[in-house]
Amino acid sequence: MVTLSDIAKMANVSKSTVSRYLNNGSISEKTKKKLDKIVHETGYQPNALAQSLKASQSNMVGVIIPRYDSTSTNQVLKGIDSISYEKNIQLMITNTNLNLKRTKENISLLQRQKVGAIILFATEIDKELEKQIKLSNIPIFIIGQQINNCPSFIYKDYEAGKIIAKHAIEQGHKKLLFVGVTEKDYSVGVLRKKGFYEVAEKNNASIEFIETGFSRSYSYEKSLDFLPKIKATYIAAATDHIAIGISNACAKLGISIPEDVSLSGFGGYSIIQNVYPHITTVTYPFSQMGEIVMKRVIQVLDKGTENIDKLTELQVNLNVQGSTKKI
Amino acid sequence: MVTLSDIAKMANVSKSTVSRYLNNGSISEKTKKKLDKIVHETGYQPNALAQSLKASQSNMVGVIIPRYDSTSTNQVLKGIDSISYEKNIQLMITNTNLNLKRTKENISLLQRQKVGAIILFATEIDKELEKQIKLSNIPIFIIGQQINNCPSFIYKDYEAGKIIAKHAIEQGHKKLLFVGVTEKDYSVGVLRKKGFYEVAEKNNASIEFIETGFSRSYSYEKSLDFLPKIKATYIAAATDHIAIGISNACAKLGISIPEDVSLSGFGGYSIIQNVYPHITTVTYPFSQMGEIVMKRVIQVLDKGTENIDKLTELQVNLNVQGSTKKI
DNA sequence: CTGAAAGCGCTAACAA
DNA sequence: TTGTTAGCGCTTTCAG
Repeated sequence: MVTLSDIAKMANVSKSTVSRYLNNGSISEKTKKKLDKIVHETGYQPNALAQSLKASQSNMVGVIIPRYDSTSTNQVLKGIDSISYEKNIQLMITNTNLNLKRTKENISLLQRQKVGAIILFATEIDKELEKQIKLSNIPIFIIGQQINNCPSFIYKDYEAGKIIAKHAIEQGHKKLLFVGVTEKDYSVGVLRKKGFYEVAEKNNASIEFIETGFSRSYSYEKSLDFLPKIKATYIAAATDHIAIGISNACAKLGISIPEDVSLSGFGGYSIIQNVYPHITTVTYPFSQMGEIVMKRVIQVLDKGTENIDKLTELQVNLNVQGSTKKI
Repeated sequence: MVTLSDIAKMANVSKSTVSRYLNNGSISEKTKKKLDKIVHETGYQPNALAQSLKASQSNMVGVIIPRYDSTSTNQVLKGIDSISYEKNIQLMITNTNLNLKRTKENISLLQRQKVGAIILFATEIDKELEKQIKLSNIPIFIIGQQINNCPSFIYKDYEAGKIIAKHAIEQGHKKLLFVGVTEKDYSVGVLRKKGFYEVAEKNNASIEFIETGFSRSYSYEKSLDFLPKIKATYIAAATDHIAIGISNACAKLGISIPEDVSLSGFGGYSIIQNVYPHITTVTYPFSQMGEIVMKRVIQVLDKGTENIDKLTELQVNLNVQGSTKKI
């Protein structure tokens, strides 16, 4: 492996001169040319570890994701990536596999790697993790949940629930069904439902509630069961995945959407285009979320952690497609 | 930031003693206890950069992916991750955004980070990239394409094509349609088609061919056009995404699957469960691919690059679902 | 414009 | 078992 030292020897200059050459320090035209040649011929590449050690910080930003196949996470990643690439910041992506222990391990790992900041896609957060986050000497940015005094970035889930209920009401529906998930999940299980109920009740609609899981397949099975028994003319599923499970079950049972029943989701995942009719949903600005977070990270990297907003809420939008209709 | 030096001072021992303590060297029970306490109280974490610099290699493995939202890539990543986590190897995932230039940059970047090996999800490979790969002092493992003298891992796409054609023939179909992609893509555009044609022709089936793109939406639009005009009783789409586009178009046009026409894909993505009926496909062992590659990487990390297989081909399997039927 | 020297935090001979 | 010393590859004063 060719090092800066080797280059210096070959060029008969000192290491500092080579270092200056690499880092745009002042250097004579003559030595510059000499070094140009040698560096090119040897294919020399500076050792990033040594650079970072010297600087006591790497130029990386750590990102902790819950799993590789989350549609929303990947959209956010895309946004993060677009900004970080532009700004020449390297990402170090680590996976927790939805495991709380691995989340903690990954934070520690990234700290040991001296990343400049950490972006954490939050799922479960317990007391210990919260403490770890608060004690971190490296700034940690939370996506999807809110922690006091930490820069947190969330979506307006409560609003989203209201938006869907409003849509149902405006379409003339009075008998509603909300297919939700466990209240352990605050954003999806609590906020969306709460917003939905509030608007629905205010408009004197009747609401049934059924709890299911996050997976399409589980929702599908469950739907085969409950669909024949419900009275609702409008089904609001708590996620697009759940909506697709329901949609599949409807197809199986010969229930047609939106003629027999209207159906909507939350998320705006592109997979909702994979079922026909496409599903009405509330679109979340995932990729924009990534861009916003990364810009904030860069700001902190440049100017320090002062005056940083602790909470950023992103707006969501109704996207009406073929699965809902007026009655 | 607390360093090993600090710990040494606080404990009144030398740095090497602390280092030994951390790395399971022999140490007296007494100093061990003393250090236990101090390390715990200070929350000391070794600087990974310094460790890696010293070792002239980090304990990381670099992974270069084409994009964040590729279903197959994410499945493979899952397999890679399961093994690397088990073996305590940290992954450094970098994205190329399907950009050849970024692919080259990422290789260079990972080399500068002194990763132990690089796993490259290959898309486009030009002469320059091939040269870069061959000259790399760090072993590079290629997934999805074959490069001479580099450990390459591919799927049996040619076989896959034959399997699908055989299935169609066995179901009694004689009028076939292959909806493919550009031949620039060797695996999908050439091999799958070639295998399909070979078996079909041997069995005197007639074959129509239509070229489309990789995206579901483009295939959907295109299908609206060609579906009314075709004579085939069996449509073989070159990917699951294309198959879903076709399936959606059929729904739109009132063509029912599999009564009016049989339809199959390639890939085995879980999204084929999102349309009803589920689509017959050839399942690719994505996550197994990841495990196999990572195991090979570890082998090389442990024992060096000798005697390593240059080519590994993974078997694929027919998965018959509701979208194809006997006539 | 250039070089000598110190040091980032850690590990690993080698001696004691 | 422990300490001393040197050095991984780089950057950055400080002199010259």
